[in-house]
Parts: sequence; structure tokens; C-alpha cells
Amino acid sequence: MSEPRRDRRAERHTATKREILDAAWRLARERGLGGWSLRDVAEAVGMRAPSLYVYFDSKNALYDAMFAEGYGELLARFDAVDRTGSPRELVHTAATGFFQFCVEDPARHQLLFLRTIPGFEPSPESYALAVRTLDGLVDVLSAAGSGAPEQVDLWTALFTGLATQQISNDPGGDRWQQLVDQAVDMFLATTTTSTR
Amino acid sequence: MSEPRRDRRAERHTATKREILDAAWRLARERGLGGWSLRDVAEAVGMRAPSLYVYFDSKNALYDAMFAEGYGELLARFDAVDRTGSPRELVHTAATGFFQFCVEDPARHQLLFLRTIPGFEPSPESYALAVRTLDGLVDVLSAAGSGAPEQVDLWTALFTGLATQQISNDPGGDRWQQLVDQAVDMFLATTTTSTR
DNA sequence: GTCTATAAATGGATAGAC
DNA sequence: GTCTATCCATTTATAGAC
Repeated sequence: MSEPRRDRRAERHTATKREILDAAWRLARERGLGGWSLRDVAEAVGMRAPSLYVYFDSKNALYDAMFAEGYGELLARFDAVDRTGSPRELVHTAATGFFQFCVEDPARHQLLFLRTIPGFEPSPESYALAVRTLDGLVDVLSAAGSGAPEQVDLWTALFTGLATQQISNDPGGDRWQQLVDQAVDMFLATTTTSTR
Repeated sequence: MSEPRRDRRAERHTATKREILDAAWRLARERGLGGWSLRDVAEAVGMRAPSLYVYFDSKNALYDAMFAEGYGELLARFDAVDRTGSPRELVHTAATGFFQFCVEDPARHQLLFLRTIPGFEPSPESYALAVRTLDGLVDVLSAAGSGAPEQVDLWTALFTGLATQQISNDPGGDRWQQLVDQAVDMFLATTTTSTR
């Protein structure tokens, strides 16, 4: 069996897209999700703005790639949760990890969970990743007996709420972070019949 | 005792500011918090953009007035909560009212509770209203025995979280609204020792 | 693939006449 | 108080040469 010849052009193209995405993430973290232009991104990668259009059709297409990448990362973390502990521990781990995921990158949090970019809506393909991520959460919560739709909705509201408050009102601090475990216990006490 | 002579000029000035604020709110609701320009506001009140500067020093000053007005309204609602019911009922009323306040005007919710306008920070005077509003919430929660700082933080996270999820993921629907009373019970069960 | 040049529009804000 | 005129900056995106 012969290896297919490597497509060096495609590899280069992919690598440049990767560079552009990294630059966009960095700018979003430094100046806020909406605080940068395509010119800024281009300069950061040593290009002129029009050249970016070879790699992304529009600024929204770049946002869409970031959206997909953000959910891809979150999905990977949910899939990687250690399933060997008790259901309670599982939910604590998931909540702590989710909170950490949110506060470690407020711009990403804003892109994935708030709708603040005028005119941007994720493509169906990207949105599908959001759905798969929610499925991963459902798996974790179901293991603890709290996987019913209303319970999942309550979980997302509770922990996105904690993260948003942390980011908005105590950036860099831990005022709401300290409440995560307590919030999990509160959630479990309500959504499960046994506290076992 | 003679009445002080009315200052018709000042009255007119105030009335025009009122018109401008109303137009800004309307545009924010229709196109999103950041989806309008000073030109748009001017046109809505039958002016040219430079004339607005007679009434507001900058666009951020207009945002600041909206911020203050938003918290003024929320403060008024907390102060108006009927205190005659049981502590439990009181918290249910406050949570339901707060949720309603949030979802009835997503642009206002974004202005008051998320930080998404680049470069805008409320003035100290306006921020003082936010603090007073939180004091009003503390009064309500304290009456139910849940007024400790950590409990208040948990409350704000929980109900801003429910509202944000409702606005972001089911606008116009009631998927998270249905969970408000259940969330209050969950909160009270954890933060109070007796469910009496 | 990258560039220059430019379109085409938008934005906040100021100067100064009336 | 309101206007015209304009500044000055910015943006996304396209056309077309190289």
C-alpha cells in the first residue's frame, strides 16, 4: 500500500488558518470579543487585511470558526471527565471544570454563551457542536440521576450564571468561584431524591 | 408664600432629554443595545446628530443615563415589593419580578448585568444606584433568613443565569421561566435551615 | 497568495453660522 | 438650540495587478 502524496499546499493553507485563528483569539482576550478588526488580525500575522479573505470568507466566518473551536474544546473536556468516581463527584468535577472553562477566557464565554455580536449566528455545523456538548453534559448529569431536561436547564442557568457574575463583577477574583461546590450540592439536593 | 417662578427653559430641556432617552431605549430594543448610532437617535427625535450634544456629552453619557434609569426602575420594583406575605412568598415574588424585569427588555438586561459595550463604564453616581438596588435585594433575602453575602451572590448568579439563558436560548419562550419557582425553593432549601 | 488601491459606508465628535 | 459642514477615524469587503 502506497501512502497518498502529501498535499503541501493544503497543509500550508491549514497552518495559516491556524495562525489567523490564534491571532484572533489572542486579540479577543486582550481587547474583548468585539474589540478588534480584520486589519488588526492581519497585522498580527504579518499580512494585509484583504489576504485574510483567502482563508475566511468574512469576519463572521472567523467568528464561526472560533465558535466551533470553543465548543470543540468544551466538548473534549466533557468527554474527558473521569467517569470512575461517584455520581456526586462526577457532577462536582463537571461543574468545576465548566466554571473554569468559562472564566479562563471571558471572550470565549461571551462568544459561546451570550449573544452580543450583532449579526453573528453560528452556522448549522458549528451549532451542532453546541448540541453535542449539551449531550455530553446530559451524560454526566444522568449518571447522577439529574439528567431530565428541566434539570439540565437548571444546571446550565446556575453555572453559566455563576461564571457570568464572576467575569462581570469580580474579574480575576474568586467571589463566585467559591460558591461552585455549594451550588452543586444545592443542585443535587433538589434534583435527586437520595443524597447518597 | 410665593411659588418660585417656573423655569420654562429648564423644563423644555428636561423634556427633550426625556425624548432622546426614550428614542434610545426604543432603538436598543429594536436593534440591540449596540445596534444604533447617535444619528439614528437624532433622526428618531427629529434632530441632527450634533444637536444631541446639547443634552448629552457623548454616546457613553447617554448609555450612562440609560444605565441609571434601568437600575432606578429595578430599585423601584424592589422597594415596591409587598412585605406583608411570608418570607418565602417574598423571595418568590422578588425572583419572579426580577426575572420578568430581565426578560421584558433584553437590551436593558445586557446593559445592566453584562459588560458588552466597549469603553463604557457607569459613572459613580449611576453605579451607586446599582449598589442601592443590591441593598434592596438584601432586605428581601434577609427577611427570609438568606441575606448573608454568599447567599446573595448565589441568588444573583442563579436568577441572572436563568434570565440570560431564557433570553439567549429561548427568546420569547418560557423554558427557563418555568424553573423560577423551583429555583427559589432550591435556593431556600439550601440557605435556610427551616422550610417553615 | 499577497499585494495596492479603493470602494462604500459608518461612526463619534467639533467648529462656527444663524 | 439647532443647524450645515466637516473632520478624522474606522470598518468590511472587492477589484485587479503581480
